[in-house]
Order: sequence, then structure tokens, then C-alpha cells
Amino acid sequence: MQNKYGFLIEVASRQIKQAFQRKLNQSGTGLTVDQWVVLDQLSGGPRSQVQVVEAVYKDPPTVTRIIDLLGQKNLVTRQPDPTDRRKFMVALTQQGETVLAQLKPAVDQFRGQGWEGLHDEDYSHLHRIMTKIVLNFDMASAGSLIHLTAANDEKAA
Amino acid sequence: MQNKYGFLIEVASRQIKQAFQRKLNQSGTGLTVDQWVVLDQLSGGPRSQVQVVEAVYKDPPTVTRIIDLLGQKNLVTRQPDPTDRRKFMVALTQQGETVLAQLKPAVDQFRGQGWEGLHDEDYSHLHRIMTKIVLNFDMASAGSLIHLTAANDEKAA
DNA sequence: TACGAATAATTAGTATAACAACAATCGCCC
DNA sequence: GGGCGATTGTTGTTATACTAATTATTCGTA
Repeated sequence: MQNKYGFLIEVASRQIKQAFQRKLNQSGTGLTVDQWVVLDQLSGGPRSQVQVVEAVYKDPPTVTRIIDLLGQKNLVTRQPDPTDRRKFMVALTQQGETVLAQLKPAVDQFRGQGWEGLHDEDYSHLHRIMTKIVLNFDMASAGSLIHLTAANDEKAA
Repeated sequence: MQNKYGFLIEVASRQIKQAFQRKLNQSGTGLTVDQWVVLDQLSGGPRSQVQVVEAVYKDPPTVTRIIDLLGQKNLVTRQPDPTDRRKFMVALTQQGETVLAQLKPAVDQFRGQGWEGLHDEDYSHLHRIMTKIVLNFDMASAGSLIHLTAANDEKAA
């Protein structure tokens, strides 16, 4: 976007995603990075789609389609919520849990990777600057930043 | 991607892009951010597609389609390169230059925006960390990092 | 010169991002 | 109780990212 810093951030973001995708590809499950994000998020228990949307920071239509794909692969199910008929509770299937467990070594391995030459203080710089940018550009999403802030505690995650 | 820093970087990247898109939308040209990036890059003179690819750091298929769309809007033209019949030289049309000039105020305005609360040293942190990440994850693209590094000189760009 | 590798650009297919519009349902409030 | 705005989730459309494959052309070299 020729806002050079925005451009630089976008390039770095794509490279990290590509590297993680290559790592996922080695595991033989046909998952994309975004599909893995949703799947992993569901390991905390069944969630409504809105809850998934807030957790993974994506749009409702995007989450709908990712859940569709995960459903086609029999990794998640949609169960109607008896207390609110607008909602569906999305939950991991047994196979979904198996795949998550299968991917865990690759994920853990990736988390320690790509940060060579960066120091502890760089992580706090990174977190502080990114969070500041997000806050500056989107006041409406301030609430969602809670879990972004929480990321500060996890060094290599 | 639950690589928390990767996730944070991705979110920030999307927010910057969205903010810039909103700014572009106000200008009434129907351009996307990525179309603007390619258009702006061509202000330096006609380029082959490979040159555009390297300059904007996108894939050849993506650049082909963006140039298609810019061509439909009569903002750029493809001219066969007489010295190499595989190549096309892509150039701004008169209308393309007009639109670029029309967008310049919005672009300049955006470049000073969103960085509240960030200091000069934060820019160098940002640049150093992002460049390091890109280098760590993709040695193959080291050559292209030359112009990423050059971004260090432009404060608000 | 001719052959094979490399390069430039395109096409095809799938996935994601963003936006708009929509149907169904819920909740509030008169 | 009935109406109306808000919420939940979906569908449609366009644009971009990535991969793979394809065509046309050029280059290196035997």
C-alpha cells in the first residue's frame, strides 16, 4: 500500500503464514492455516459462530465458510442451540481432535522458528507497536484486543 | 495462525489496509488498495510485468489480474516489448496519471495517520523486526528486501 | 543450428477478505 | 400480545493469495 510500513507489515504477515502453511503441508492433513486456527480454537469446547468470530478475529461470512469446509472434512459439527434457535454450537468431532493432536508437534516446532536474531525486548516492541496500530486504526475493535494483549505473555507463541 | 505474533501482525496488516481502503473510497475512484499500489508504482515509468512483480512483492498471476482490471478502467496499457516478444511493457495512460494525481492528497493524508503514540525509535524497531522476520522466513526473497530496507529512510511513508 | 532449460505471462482452481443483502429468531418496550 | 430493532448465521459478488499447469519465447550450449 506504499505506506511503506503497512507494506512491510503485510509482506511479513504473508511470509509467516506461508511458512506455517508449509509446515502444515508436511503433516499430510489438507488443512489451511485459517482452517487450523478455527479448529484449534474449538479445542476449548463448543462455541457459537459469533464466539468463533471474536476469537479468531475474522468476518462472519469467512468463518461460515471455514466451518463449512471443516464440516466437509468431518472435523467439526454444527449442533442447534436449544436455548436460541438462531445459533449453532460448533464442536470438534473425534476426528477433529485426532487431527489437532496429529498437528501439534508441527505447530510446536513452528512456534520456536523464525525468530532468530530477535531478543526478548523485540517481542515487547513488536507487541506494543502492533497493538498500538490496531487500536489507532480501529477503535471499534478495542474490546477484541483483550486477547491480543494476552499474547504478550507467551514468548514463542 | 495462533502463532500469536503472526496473528497479531496479520490483524494489524488487515486493519491498516482497511483504513487505507476507506480513505481511497472517499476519493470516488473505484480503486482497491492493491490496484493503487500497482498504479502508483507505474508512475516511475513503463515496466514489464516481472518488474512490477518485484516492485510490489506480489505473485505474477495476481499482478496479471490487477493489470487486467486497471486496463479495463483505462488506467494502464500493455505494449509489446519489441526487444523481447515474451514481455509486455505496462504503462500509465493519461487517465491513469490523472487518477493518481487525484488520489495524491488522500494518500498523503493517510501517511501521517495511525501512528499516534509511536515514536521515531518505534519506526526503526518496526522496520528492523519486520525485516528480520521476512529474512528469517524466506531466504529466497533476500534480493527483494533491498527496497524494503530502503523504506527505512522514509519516516511517515 | 538445434535442443533443452529457463523466463514471461497467462489460465485455472481453491481459499480467504470484505462488503452488501437477506432470513430467521430473539428481546425490548409500548 | 404485537411490533420493531438487534442479533445470528447464511448467501452472493468481487478481489486477492497461492499453487499448478500451459503457452510462447529466449538463451545457453553442444
